[in-house]
Amino acid sequence: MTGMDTVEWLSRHEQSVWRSLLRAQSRIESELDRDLHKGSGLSLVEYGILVSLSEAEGERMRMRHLADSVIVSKSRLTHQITRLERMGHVRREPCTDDRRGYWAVLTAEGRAALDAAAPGHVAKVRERVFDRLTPEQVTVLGEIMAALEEP
Amino acid sequence: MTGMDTVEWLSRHEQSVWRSLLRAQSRIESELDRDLHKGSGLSLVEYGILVSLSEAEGERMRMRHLADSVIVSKSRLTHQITRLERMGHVRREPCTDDRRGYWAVLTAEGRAALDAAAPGHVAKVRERVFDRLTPEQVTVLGEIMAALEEP
DNA sequence: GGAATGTTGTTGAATCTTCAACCGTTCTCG
DNA sequence: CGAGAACGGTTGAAGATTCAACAACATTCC
Repeated sequence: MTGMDTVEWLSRHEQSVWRSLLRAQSRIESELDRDLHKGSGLSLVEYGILVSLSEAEGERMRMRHLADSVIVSKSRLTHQITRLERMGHVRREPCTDDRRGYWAVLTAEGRAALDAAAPGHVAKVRERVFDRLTPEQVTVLGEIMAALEEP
Repeated sequence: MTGMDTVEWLSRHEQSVWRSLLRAQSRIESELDRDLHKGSGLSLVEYGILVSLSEAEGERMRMRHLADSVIVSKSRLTHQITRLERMGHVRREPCTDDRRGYWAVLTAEGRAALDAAAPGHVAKVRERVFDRLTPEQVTVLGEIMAALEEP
């Protein structure tokens, strides 16, 4: 089916690392998401979108670029931005120089929601991740994740 | 609101590590999920469930324990098992010694589906993760994830 | 025994995500 | 120029997830 005759299985050690990784990933994400949502009504993805917008020139981004930046499909971003628009955090503006495109623009309310959510969220990230690691581990983690994040 | 006066923000370096981590996480998960699904019709969570069952005594687990083991809510597991049951990969059996409970039992078809899916999936994990890291990095990653996975 | 309390697991509705099809615009290139 | 390919974004329906409420059984403790 796959064209492979033999499979190189994971070693015992690799397997245990891999499973730790999966559990850690899933715990971190669900805890952060739960707390963020409880504290601010935002999901992690929504928070990420607002962060991206807030750091962009003019607090605005093209849909495509925004989708890439938060690693989400075009379609999902469309729906998500529609919801954020309904919440008043974002507004759509047609793009003048490319008539296919739209800008997603951070509104004042969106900026306020982000500012309100950030402290608690950052505190959780610190507590859930950085407080558990030594500075050396953080450095190595950075190197590892840099290697893993590329396409 | 949170009772905190000042926030300890992330340092520049911590922030960059954190964002790498988020991107790596989301890339790895979505790629593995996509490939697994394409190759076997299973989602990552379904695959995880089948793996857990396959390693359990009698290839069966109580719902509660299974939910904890794959880190998913009871409710989500119920729906998920219903789907897996519909696919023929799992069957439910009432628990004899605790009449509230059910066993989720791996069927022969489920075992076969898992065996068929595993080689390709493992190959992807290797390619997407372990091949990019030195043995030392893998070891440190294991230590880090061990620290991060606990509750 | 039996009332409170805690567990297990399910349900259904609301919400969110995915997937494939689609429309209009821009780009490419003979 | 103009036909076709590629891009940017949306749509709607199907499928998955969450959330709060619930039913059934088990445990505790008087």
